[in-house]
Amino acid sequence: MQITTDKATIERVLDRGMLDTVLPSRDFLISELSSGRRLRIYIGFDPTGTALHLGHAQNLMFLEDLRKLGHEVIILFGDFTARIGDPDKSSARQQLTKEQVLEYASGWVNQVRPLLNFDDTENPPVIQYNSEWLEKLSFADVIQLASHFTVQQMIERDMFQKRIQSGAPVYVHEFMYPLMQGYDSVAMDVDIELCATDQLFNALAGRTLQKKINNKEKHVIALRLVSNPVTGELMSKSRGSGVLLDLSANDMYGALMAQPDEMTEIFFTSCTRMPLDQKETIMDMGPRDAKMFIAKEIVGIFHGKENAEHAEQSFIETFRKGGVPDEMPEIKIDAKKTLGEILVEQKHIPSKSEWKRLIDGGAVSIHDGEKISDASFVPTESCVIKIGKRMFIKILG
RNA sequence: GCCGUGGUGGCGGAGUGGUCAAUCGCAUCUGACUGUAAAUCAGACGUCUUCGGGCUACGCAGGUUCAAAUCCUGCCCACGGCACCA
Repeated sequence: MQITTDKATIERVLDRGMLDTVLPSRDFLISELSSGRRLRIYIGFDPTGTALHLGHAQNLMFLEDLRKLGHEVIILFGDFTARIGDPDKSSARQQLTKEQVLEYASGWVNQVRPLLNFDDTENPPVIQYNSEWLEKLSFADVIQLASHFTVQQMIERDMFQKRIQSGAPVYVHEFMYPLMQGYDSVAMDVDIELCATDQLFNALAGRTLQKKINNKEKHVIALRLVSNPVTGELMSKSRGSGVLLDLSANDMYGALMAQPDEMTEIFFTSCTRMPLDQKETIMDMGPRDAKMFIAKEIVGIFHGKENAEHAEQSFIETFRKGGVPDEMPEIKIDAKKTLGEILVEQKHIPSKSEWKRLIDGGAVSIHDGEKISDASFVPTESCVIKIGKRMFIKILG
């Protein structure tokens, strides 16, 4: 595998617009990347939920860029660290079971796949799990690791300061988290850690340890978090504002379109690899069309061009023209049961009360037909039922 | 070990005997407006219902009362502070 030493190419990768911080320095990093030496670069994710989102995708795409330069890249799933939980701003995170974490991780592997070229036989990306080494550490090892840091260094961390000031608890095990993540760097003996800015503290712990234990300089590349430039809001699953990577083509397209307009440009930069000089042309298409363009582009990365095209057509058909999507859940007519009962049974609606609320709110209608205002409505012939803005159910007679 | 505070709906957080299925904020859902946007406005937001009302819920278990999230007893859990530290 040829290592790219051309500085202009390297700078093009670094300067796409996601970079936030480089430690110890950008110049040093460039000189390392262009030295012709094959570097080992890693990024870590803790599988704490079912799906990655577009913010993670940004980081992985950046990692792929570095891989294409010829360097060895590792995607580390923190199956061990996920169980302890990275300290949160306000509280200690809940600890997960091993089974739970492994289940999440297996899903994440699939979501990562489209973003890097795993078919590259010369320089394929590598996936690792940190339980492999963290599980083996003895108490003595841990104490040895801990001796490299002071309590002052730990509580200096912003989130701990805030908690201490507000009288909220800071648990001892939370200090272990940076140690663990730091030890990952040592165990894999990496040259560079790629992360988002929220991971800087942990990444720096790895820098410290790598220097003290392996006597090696570890570079940290921190990418900015994908956030709304107007409100500053992060993509977040809990607020339902994220675009999750396990969505179907149609849903992902829809989720992208539902993002505020001001996100379009950021998505262009962070989550596509279209040349930067096309940005202006695309943004000039107008807010809606630019967003559609980007949405199709991103869906294409995960589901292929053809499916992306499909998703766009389906979107236009369904939402702009008021049609119905080409695929939807189907249910069979049962003369003994009301529509509401069937939908609750099949988990399309959580409860009968909810069904009644939807009816009262005027959310349920027969496609191309009138609203259903009777909660005990029993379908008698094949039709399509629309519930809310985007739930369509095909009724089969 | 001692002292103190507190455990309420997805979250934050009111409520301190009745009008409490529980103020309010966030999140969510629906409607209007639209570009499935966003912003805004309106409504909903335990569950079952023959739409009268049931039932289950304010850490757990008992009790007092016509009536308890609210009072009493016991228990469990959490946090803060103090003390102890060969």
